[in-house]
Amino acid sequence: MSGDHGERDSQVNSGSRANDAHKHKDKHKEHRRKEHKKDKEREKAKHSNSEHREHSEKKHRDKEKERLKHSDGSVDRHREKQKEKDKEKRREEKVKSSHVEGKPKKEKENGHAREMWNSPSPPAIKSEPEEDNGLYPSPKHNKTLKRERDEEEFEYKPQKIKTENGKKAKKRKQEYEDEEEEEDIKPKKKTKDKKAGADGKKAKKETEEKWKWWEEERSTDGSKWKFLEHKGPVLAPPYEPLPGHVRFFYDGKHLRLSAPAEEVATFFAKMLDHEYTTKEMFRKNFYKDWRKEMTSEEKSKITDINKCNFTEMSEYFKAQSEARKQMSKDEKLKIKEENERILQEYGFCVMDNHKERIGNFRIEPPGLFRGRGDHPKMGMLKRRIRPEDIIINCSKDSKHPKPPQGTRWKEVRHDNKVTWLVSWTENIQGSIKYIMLNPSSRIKGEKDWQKYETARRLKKCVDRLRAQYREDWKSKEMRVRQRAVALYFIDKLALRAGNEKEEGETADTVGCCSLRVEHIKLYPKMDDQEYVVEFDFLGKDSIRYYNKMPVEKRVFKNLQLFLENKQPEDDLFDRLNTSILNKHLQELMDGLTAKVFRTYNASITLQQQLKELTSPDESIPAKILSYNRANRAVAILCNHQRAAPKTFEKSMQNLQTKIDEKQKQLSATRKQLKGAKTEHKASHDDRSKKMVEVKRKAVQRIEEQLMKLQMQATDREENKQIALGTSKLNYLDPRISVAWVKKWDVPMEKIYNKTQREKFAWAIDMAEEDYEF
DNA sequence: GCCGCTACTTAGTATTCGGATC
DNA sequence: GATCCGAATACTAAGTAGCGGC
Repeated sequence: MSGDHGERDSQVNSGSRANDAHKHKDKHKEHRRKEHKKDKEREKAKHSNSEHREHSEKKHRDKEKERLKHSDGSVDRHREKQKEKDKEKRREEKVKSSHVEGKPKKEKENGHAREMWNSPSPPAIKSEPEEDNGLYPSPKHNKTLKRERDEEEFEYKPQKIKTENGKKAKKRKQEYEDEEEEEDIKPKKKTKDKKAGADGKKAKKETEEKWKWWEEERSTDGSKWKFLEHKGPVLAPPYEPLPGHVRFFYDGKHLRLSAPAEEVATFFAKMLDHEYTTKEMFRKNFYKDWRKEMTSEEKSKITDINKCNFTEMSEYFKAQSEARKQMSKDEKLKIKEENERILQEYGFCVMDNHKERIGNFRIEPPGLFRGRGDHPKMGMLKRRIRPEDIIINCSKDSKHPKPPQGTRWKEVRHDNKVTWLVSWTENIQGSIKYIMLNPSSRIKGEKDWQKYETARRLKKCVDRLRAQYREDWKSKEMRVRQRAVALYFIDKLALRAGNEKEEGETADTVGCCSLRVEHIKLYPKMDDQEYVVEFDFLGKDSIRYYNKMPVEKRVFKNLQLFLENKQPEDDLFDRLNTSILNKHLQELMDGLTAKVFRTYNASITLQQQLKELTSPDESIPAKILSYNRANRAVAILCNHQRAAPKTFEKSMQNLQTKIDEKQKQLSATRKQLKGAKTEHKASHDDRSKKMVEVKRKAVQRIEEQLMKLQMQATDREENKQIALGTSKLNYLDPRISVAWVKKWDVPMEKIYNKTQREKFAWAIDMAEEDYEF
């Protein structure tokens, strides 16, 4: 790294004025500027909403970092509340002319700049592989590319294949073949069941009965299936009017509502205890849509939502739900059986000669839209979906699902280039909703497998890519620099790509490419660190991302440049969007998109953490704790948060009580052991000898139980506000976990529950203990 | 190159289930 | 048998990304 680029940076990029911004981005700008004031207010509200969560999130991140003994504990997450408040104040102040707090002195890019992959990146756990190859030899890489197939062994026989015409078909075919070439797995013949652990028999049964689609060849003509038959969706039950004694009051007076108006009112009443119904936006949207369902008489009478009293309705529903809980065993069993019958009838389809489980076979019932975060459409009426709204997708030669009597489907089509069975357009955003197969299905599993293979290919070339974007930081072209810095963030911080969103249609959330000036702050010096970037924005689901990261000087200088002459509401990367970025990534590696980095970094982190944290000698519970910690490291990297369970404090207390009791029991048993030893010393007889042995074993057993409880408590505490599920299900190559389980003889069901074992059956079957991501 | 549309994955929360405990 | 509570499952919103048309 040479030091002469700092000045050149600003010269080269003096063209980086806001008026140079991309056309498509300009379009939004003016509007945004106008909205900015409003936004600020909203932001404030949002932040205060998420503050409690963020605070403990930080606490947890800190804890995690400390635990992982990161080499540099410098990443400050502002643990103290006071600091939080200060920050809030700062945010309230208008971001003034510069977002750079204090001008950076001209310094040489020298030893101050950290070695990139040793730098403390906030999820402190993230460390990078140093080498493309070598460090992570993949023993399977050189094995046969093709899947093994034994047609006699498996019942799968493709039905009549509808051929695809023209160029598209050829193109698709080519793509598919290319994918096949990329694949570098040779599935192993059979999972060793002996290590399946405690319920080994059950696990064995599970695998034996399952169709091993991963041992068969994939279709190469671009079609997703050859034959598809299903029974269609389960529609929402019709509205049942309230009994006469349940009343609605307006302005203190009883008002009988028409059925359509009453139905919408019940949606609101059912949510009365929820915070949603106190939100102005929610009430406004609800009221507007409710009026559309009212008769003209109702419309003239009901003019103010604040005069509406839904309490009796709400009480009625609460009583009903209570009554459901109080039902007799028989009644409950009846309901269960009926549900099971519906599941059996509608919950499965036949796809290419195999019965497959459907993921969601029920049409979403009507209700009030519950957007996440500060959603402008919250409270709007989600209307009832009728058969006339529904498109059915199935084979021409299958038995088509029948619509309810007297109705018809919107359309029945036979498109085997898609995986969905049923679709409809919802009225809130106008987006299409689908009924698709369960994650355990072939069609989902193959895609999942492919996803991890792409991530593994990234592993092979990530060093080249990193070198490239580092080089691009120095580019003469602004767009190249922006692209390179954005990619650095995506790689280093596992940020999402950040597609553009239509304003006013959804909550104001961002990802990497859509970051705005107001979302970052630059600190040339902070505490003992240089070139610190502070990120503070709302990401997917309006989950706050807050982080501070020291970056290399060149990144810092570039960021300063990107911020020049911009307003807080302007795009940080005004020459970049996800489409541009992904096009670039595609050129670097076939199939590479921004989200592959998240998969790659998550999986590689798990693998590294497992290597680091697992001690061969520790007990099974300790190993499980290590696994969960590795999983947690990934969840933190990906910013997967959850609201602390409502019962958290109580459940921790309960566990602590158990621990205390166990400790008492332990010391009592130890005393008994001591007594037994003394007695044995005196008498030297067999009976006393036996007693010593018995007590010794008891002490040992209680010690183990205590340790297990302590592990559980630690795990639970560390997990308070971190959601492990999302990363486990979507980002972590299951073969890493499977290999780990097999290597250390940990029962599979301690890591994956039944559903997860079904989803990852392919990985459980094919990965051996030597698997390397 | 932009835009709208479509298909699919990823996400957090609400509800239900089922085993442990009283 | 009732109650409690954590785990599993259901639900559906909110992302990513590709494609085709203009």
